[in-house]
Amino acid sequence: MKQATRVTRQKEAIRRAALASGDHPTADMIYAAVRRELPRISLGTVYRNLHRLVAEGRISLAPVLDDSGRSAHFDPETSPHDHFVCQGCKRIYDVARGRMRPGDLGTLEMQGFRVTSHTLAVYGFCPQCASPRRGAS
Amino acid sequence: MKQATRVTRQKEAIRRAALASGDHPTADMIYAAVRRELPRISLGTVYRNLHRLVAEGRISLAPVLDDSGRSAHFDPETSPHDHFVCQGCKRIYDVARGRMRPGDLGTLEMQGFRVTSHTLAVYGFCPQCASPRRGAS
DNA sequence: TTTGATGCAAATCATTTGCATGGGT
DNA sequence: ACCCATGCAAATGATTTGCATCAAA
Repeated sequence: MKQATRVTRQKEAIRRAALASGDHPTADMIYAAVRRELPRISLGTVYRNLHRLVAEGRISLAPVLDDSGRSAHFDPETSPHDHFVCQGCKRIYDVARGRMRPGDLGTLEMQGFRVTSHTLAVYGFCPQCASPRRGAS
Repeated sequence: MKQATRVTRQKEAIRRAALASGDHPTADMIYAAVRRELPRISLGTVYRNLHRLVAEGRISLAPVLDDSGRSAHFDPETSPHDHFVCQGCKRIYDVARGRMRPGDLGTLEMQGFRVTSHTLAVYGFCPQCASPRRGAS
């Protein structure tokens, strides 16, 4: 986690747009939003800054697959939490960690959410990769 | 869930390749494998059949993001289960449902897996989309 | 015979990158 | 001033699609 990354007008506008979206915007949603403030900004700059912001831990990448799985969704919330993906409106909801867990999704259903499936993805190092050398990360 | 989809040499070969991989192959891993049996098969045919097989419930799409999140991973296992993604070798392990759950990933760690993070994604319909009309699909 | 499936190539879409110039520090 | 960041456009990579032909049913 190094720094040396500069504070530019466009990076801050991108961060602000992600925050303001109150949602889980894709790169071109951010592009469209920031464009209203900085009409000359390029998509490349949006992508580059989105990656820098993630690297700096100022935003995160939502670990969810949208309907097509084609575009990445960014998430202004950086603390650990889970997600509910609506198959109707495609909206992605943040769900406080612990508010639900596999095998006990009742809390959500009690709130009017209809759950059709869920999946847990765990990240880390498998036995073979964990022992020889601690992953650099 | 309609049918009317034909049984072709290439679709069956693709299904067999997904099964034989014993892993979570991407479209072009399947393409490479099937090519040994059907040298003239095209990538387009591989993609079309992979989608048909998923629609028919004969294989599934692994709901995990690989390192780059660029390509889709298919999974020959169609029953509900979770995943462990190794950040070292990038391998994706199937994990029996219930074998682990958020907040209690001890079972995996006891087996030598080192867990760095996890995420739960729940799919369904949000209150607004659930009430007006029961989602079609 | 009928009509969905195939091979091929061109088309899309999302994302990345090379390069000359601009702007933080 | 130094050098990273930007805008622009071309390049990639994955996946999709139009179309004439082929092969299941």
